[in-house]
Amino acid sequence: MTSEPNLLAVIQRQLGELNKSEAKVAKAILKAPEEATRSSIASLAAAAGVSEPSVNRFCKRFGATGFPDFKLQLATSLASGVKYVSRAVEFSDDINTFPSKLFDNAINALLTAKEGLPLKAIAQAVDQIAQARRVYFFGLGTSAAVARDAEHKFFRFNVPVSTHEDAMMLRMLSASGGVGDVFFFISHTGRTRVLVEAAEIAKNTEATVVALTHEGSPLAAQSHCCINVDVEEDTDQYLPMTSRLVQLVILDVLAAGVTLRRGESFTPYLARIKDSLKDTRFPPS
Amino acid sequence: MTSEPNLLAVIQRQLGELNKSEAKVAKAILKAPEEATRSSIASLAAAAGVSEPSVNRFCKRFGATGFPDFKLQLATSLASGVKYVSRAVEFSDDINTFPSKLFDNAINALLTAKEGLPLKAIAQAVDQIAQARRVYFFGLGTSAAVARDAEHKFFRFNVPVSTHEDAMMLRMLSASGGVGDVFFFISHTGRTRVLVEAAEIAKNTEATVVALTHEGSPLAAQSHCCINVDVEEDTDQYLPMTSRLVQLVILDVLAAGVTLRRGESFTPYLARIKDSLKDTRFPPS
DNA sequence: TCATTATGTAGTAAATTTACAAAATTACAA
DNA sequence: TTGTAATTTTGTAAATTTACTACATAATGA
Repeated sequence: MTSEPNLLAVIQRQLGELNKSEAKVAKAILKAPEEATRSSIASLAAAAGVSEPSVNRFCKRFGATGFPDFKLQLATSLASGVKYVSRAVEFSDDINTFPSKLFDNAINALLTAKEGLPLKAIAQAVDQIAQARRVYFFGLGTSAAVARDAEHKFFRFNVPVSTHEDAMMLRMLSASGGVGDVFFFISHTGRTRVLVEAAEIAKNTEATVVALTHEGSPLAAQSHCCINVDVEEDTDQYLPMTSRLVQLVILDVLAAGVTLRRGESFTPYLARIKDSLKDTRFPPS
Repeated sequence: MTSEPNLLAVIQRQLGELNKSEAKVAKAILKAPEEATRSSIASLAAAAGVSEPSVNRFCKRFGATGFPDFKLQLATSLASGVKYVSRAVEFSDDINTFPSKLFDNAINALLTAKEGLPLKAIAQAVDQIAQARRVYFFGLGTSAAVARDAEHKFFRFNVPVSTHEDAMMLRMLSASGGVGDVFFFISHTGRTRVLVEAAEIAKNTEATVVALTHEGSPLAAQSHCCINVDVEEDTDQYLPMTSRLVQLVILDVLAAGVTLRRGESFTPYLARIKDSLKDTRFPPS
């Protein structure tokens, strides 16, 4: 099982360090990757203008056991990545192109995040939340919406939760932390002053500070447990588009983790909550 | 190029109509699909307890030109297929399995949504929002977080936006609608009474009603323009997990659409907003 | 010029496909 | 039922294609 997410990108990156004939093979593959997965070593060699062993050596250089294995990896890589290359929306885009681009970027971000999930930190956070007597979700800006979503979700799991956006409330609540309180900070940048300061205050109490943010950020430094979200937000410089999606799914993971911890006996509780909403809705036709 | 999304599902479905030996091959493949993509025709034949030509015939029956082509299709299907089969989290899952499942489901939902994007409705909605003198985002429950996210995003694009959750406010604001007002309703079910009623009120004014919800729902019926979100939420009966992600990305699409409509001259404005946030953050190290 | 690396040639081994024959199944009539 | 012919299914063996290895030659660099 190969762990490399995108074979084409790897080939592209290594292009400079290749021999002449290996480079020829690389170019031929990059030019028509789909076709390469379907051709024999002979036809690919012909297309690249090299000998068959050169193609074979090329394959081995990229970690495959041989040509067929390489083709398999290439096919897998082509299929799995939407394109695995997030493309920015251009002003020349129209309605037929930019929606798919944004979806591709979102999918790409989730795929990448899935590869490098910080399972240890997630398990820790689940532990903390499952035992907590109270959980606060703090986030500002875009992350406020994420915090809100989390509040809504965990509330259903009978975890006493609350969300706040007021800077003063954040500080006061943080200062009031005690054993069994979990302060859960959500931030894309991990540099929002108000949040970092609140986290620092909370950390000086008996409470637990969990951060869903970029590792190595000031916010991460003020937390007992940091769940790393490392999405390159190169696509759009002005708004966190994809990172919040990853944050949301990670919160789903945490919620699922807490539920699993509760065990099967807990499901009736969920059903009861669901029932309580019945009268607020029109019945299905 | 095969259009069939999931080869394994096709094999499973046809199991009954196969010959004895073909069925043996099918079972062997279904039992260990990953392995099948890596094995030779000889080893697969041995594993299934049939002859090599039987395997070959099996492959051709499923539209492949031969065994290698079949392996390729299978590998492709598996790579993209992780996502095309949403799997529910079980109580037997542990930290190593359920996080990926949830990510797969999320990715799956986005992939599916991407296939059937209601581009016409999206274009319409972009038109309306771009021209609007005011946009209201209304959502309750989980969709409140989505509405909040949208408010935050569109605000940056200099669209006068607001969000509300109070049922009374919803009705009053809806009644106050006039030409140039856009009421944007977000709902997973499309059956939330408060929202549907507010939409009905708004529709009786000069304002435009846009709905991000399930087509054919009561809410959709009360809107001028419905952006269909059709995610099967079979994975988790208790909480909308994946549909809200799709909603969020569609709102990104709308925001991008509005920005593109504004043209390149608009980017300095975004830069200015971004700058205004600078002092609230710790500088990058 | 020598050492080293890169590339190709030719032969070999392996895998896949085809052609054909044997076996099994089915249909039908006695 | 039972036997027989037609049909389908399955396997054997040969042919063909494909991929790999060992070795030789060419190119490169010290």
